[in-house]
Amino acid sequence: MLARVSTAPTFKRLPRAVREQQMLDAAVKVFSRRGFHAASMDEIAEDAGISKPMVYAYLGTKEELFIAALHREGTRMMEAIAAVVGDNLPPDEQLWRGLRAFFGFVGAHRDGWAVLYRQARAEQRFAGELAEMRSRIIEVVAGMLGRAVEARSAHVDRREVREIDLEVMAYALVGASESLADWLADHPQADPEKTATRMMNVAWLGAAQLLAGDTWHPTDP
Amino acid sequence: MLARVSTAPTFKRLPRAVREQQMLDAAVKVFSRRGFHAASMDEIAEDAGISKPMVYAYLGTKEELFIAALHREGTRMMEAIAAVVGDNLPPDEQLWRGLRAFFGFVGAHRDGWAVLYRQARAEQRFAGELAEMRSRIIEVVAGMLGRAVEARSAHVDRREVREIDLEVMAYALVGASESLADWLADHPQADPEKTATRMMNVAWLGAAQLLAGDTWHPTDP
Amino acid sequence: MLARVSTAPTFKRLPRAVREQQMLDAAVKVFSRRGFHAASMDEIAEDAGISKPMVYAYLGTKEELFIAALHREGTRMMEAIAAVVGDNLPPDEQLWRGLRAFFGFVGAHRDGWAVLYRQARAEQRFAGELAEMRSRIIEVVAGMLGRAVEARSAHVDRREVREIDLEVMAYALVGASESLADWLADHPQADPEKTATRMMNVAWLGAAQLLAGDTWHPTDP
Amino acid sequence: MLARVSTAPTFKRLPRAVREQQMLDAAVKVFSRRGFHAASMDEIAEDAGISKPMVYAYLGTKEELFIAALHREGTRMMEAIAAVVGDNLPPDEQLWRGLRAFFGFVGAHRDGWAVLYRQARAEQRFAGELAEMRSRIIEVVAGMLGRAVEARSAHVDRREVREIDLEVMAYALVGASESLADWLADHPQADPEKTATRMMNVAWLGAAQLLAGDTWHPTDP
DNA sequence: AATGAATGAGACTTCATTCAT
DNA sequence: TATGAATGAAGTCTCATTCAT
Repeated sequence: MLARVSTAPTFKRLPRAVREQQMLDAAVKVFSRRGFHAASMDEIAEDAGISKPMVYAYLGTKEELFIAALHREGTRMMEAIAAVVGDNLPPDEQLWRGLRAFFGFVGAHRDGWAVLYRQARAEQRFAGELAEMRSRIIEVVAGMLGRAVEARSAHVDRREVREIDLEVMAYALVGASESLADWLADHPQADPEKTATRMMNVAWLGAAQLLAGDTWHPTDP
Repeated sequence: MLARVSTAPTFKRLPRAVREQQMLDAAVKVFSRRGFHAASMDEIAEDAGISKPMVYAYLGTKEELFIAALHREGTRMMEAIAAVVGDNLPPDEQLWRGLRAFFGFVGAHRDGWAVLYRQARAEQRFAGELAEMRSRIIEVVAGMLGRAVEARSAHVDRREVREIDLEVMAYALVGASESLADWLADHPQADPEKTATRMMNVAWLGAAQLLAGDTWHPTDP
Repeated sequence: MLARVSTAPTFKRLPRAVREQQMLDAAVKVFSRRGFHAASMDEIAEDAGISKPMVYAYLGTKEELFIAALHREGTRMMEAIAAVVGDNLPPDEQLWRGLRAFFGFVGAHRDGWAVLYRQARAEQRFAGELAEMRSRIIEVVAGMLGRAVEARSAHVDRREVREIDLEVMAYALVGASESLADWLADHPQADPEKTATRMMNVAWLGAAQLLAGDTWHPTDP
Repeated sequence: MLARVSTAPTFKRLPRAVREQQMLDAAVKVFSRRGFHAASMDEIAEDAGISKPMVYAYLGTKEELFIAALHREGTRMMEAIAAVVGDNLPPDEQLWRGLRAFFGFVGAHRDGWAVLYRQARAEQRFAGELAEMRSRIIEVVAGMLGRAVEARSAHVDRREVREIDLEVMAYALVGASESLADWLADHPQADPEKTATRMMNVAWLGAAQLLAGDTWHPTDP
């Protein structure tokens, strides 16, 4: 009987697009495990099952590779969120779904986006890319809050909540979420769903009050 | 008999404590400007006006040096906050003062704690020190919130707000504050005091509701 | 019977000779612009509008490619000079025409022969090709000078001017011309024709004396 | 009997100035042997009996190291020439001594200056340093020729030989000498003294005629 | 015939860290 | 005490060159 000696497809000479994804997968993995600096291009290349020069040829510099990885993960997250946030739902429902998707995503990719994002914040060279990502998020969140305002605007003086306030609130919300995402990443046992609920509580109860025109003021100037 | 021929005053022989502070000053400056990795011991030594081996003799490894710097700055910030938060003030007043002090400190030492802290979060090796610092912060904030709870605990089931909740809330609060601090840095025209007020609004109104036992729940499980 | 279904004209299937010239054009251009080492086969291939393996298939190694390019340019220059130097003209007229042609060629092909030649001189591996080229040049120049000698040889002991002297003189002449070519390049206002005249002055007046048997000797041995 | 186990001075921790010279010696040697590109910093360091980082610490980049080596050798050559060219000698004597010193130096350091110089000419990045070196030489030579003119200016219209002519002649002379130096470097058997005489013949006889007001002109424009 | 895909080898450069004075 | 001198170890990046389609 003739043994089928080897029909194992020698996985070589793949089309560019495929290889790029493999590389990004490896990059995300290694950057997360080691951190930007400790990660070596050697390890990334090896992990991708490819030689180093290919990495440079396709994705460029270590810095560019990191940005590409960060970008892909960020986009995936945004898409995951966008997919669940319907356009015509009530604001609190939108916020809740968004938060749940966010924490779910972070929890599911504990060594993906969250870690890369944290790395990026530590290095000035990624400030540009970060700012861009953040502005995309802020835009979404501020939009969400804006629609919430309008929904209540019947009995609230709309002028009380100007655009800048929305932006600031969005910043605070995003910051809080990032921080909780960190916490989540650091606590493998923790439940993303519950974390989302906690965040929602802080965010929505506060926001609801604010949007209702109720504000806090320092007593003594 | 041997005469001590020369007791010429050895020029710059400062006491150890002073030298260490100089080194830490330099370390904070350089680590902030360059980031942990890009910072070189050479630059730090030069900036401190001292030779490299001295730095090693006094503060040890680069890693240890970073930790020492982080520690000192963190302590300073904590003290700045603790100094304004009286023990016997009403909770909202405490929170307000704390936030104001925090934003003031971060704004005034833009190249101090905040930057180091961010660096530290990106590198796993600082996890230990970070955890310690964090627990100190969380302790303060959670304590603040805790006392607020007690103040209202007459009609609220205390079990609703467990320790972990406090920790999470503290996290969210700190994250939001950091985020707004960033926003502040990006908007030079903005008023720190006003930003603190905005933060207080989000935090307190939300917290007040929560502490009052009012919670938000998902409608569909 | 199988019909040859498709004889669709394969688009860019140029004859080998043409392709080779295109490659050499690109090689000359890139080698001149970047220098031998800094030039990359990638750039050359791209500039020739062809893929890298083709370059290797047609002209071989980078080293061989450089030699081929150098060779072609050198030949072109030699032909340009030979074309204007008639066989039956008086020696000074020959020299003058030769110099004018040389400066004209170098000036017109500033990114051609001169640059390649200089590159070649710097690398030991091109010594062989260089020697060959040089001997061709020297042959022409020395031949010119030699005929001049014969023209005057009635009253001069021919043994005074041996072959080696001619070679050395030719060297000096070529070197001086190269140097003036550089000077010309650095002084855009200068007139090539005038520069050629200056060179001719130095060369011919000196040569004339020498050829007339007039030589300079050190006073003290 | 007690053997002197080892009093061999461990040649370590030398003062900076000494080490720098050792490194430059090694650099000159290796750059000459291999050429700029083929030379590796590893080999240079090893040849200098020192570790690579020291080379970088003291002399900087490979490029800078090359320039430093070229500069030192060039300066040495200039000094060797200046040492023999007296200020008050007749011009032809000055020129002769200068040329003799020049070719003597080149001949004696066949893998020193000449090779480095040749390398430098091939790479655009050294154009700056080269230009500087050349201008120093041109200045000296042009000065020499200028004094020669003055010495004869009694019966020659001084206006015939303007400054620019001197510069051009100097260029031609220097170029011719460089070229002969190359020839010398390539012919180990050749005698520097004789080469100098040859150069002097071409240069002086031509120059003498020119300076005497005798010029060559094209017959047909 | 022609090319996209792939790689092995090696270069420069930079630091944290420690002797030996 | 204080420091100039020294190094081992890595890391990024670039190319010439060749398969396999």
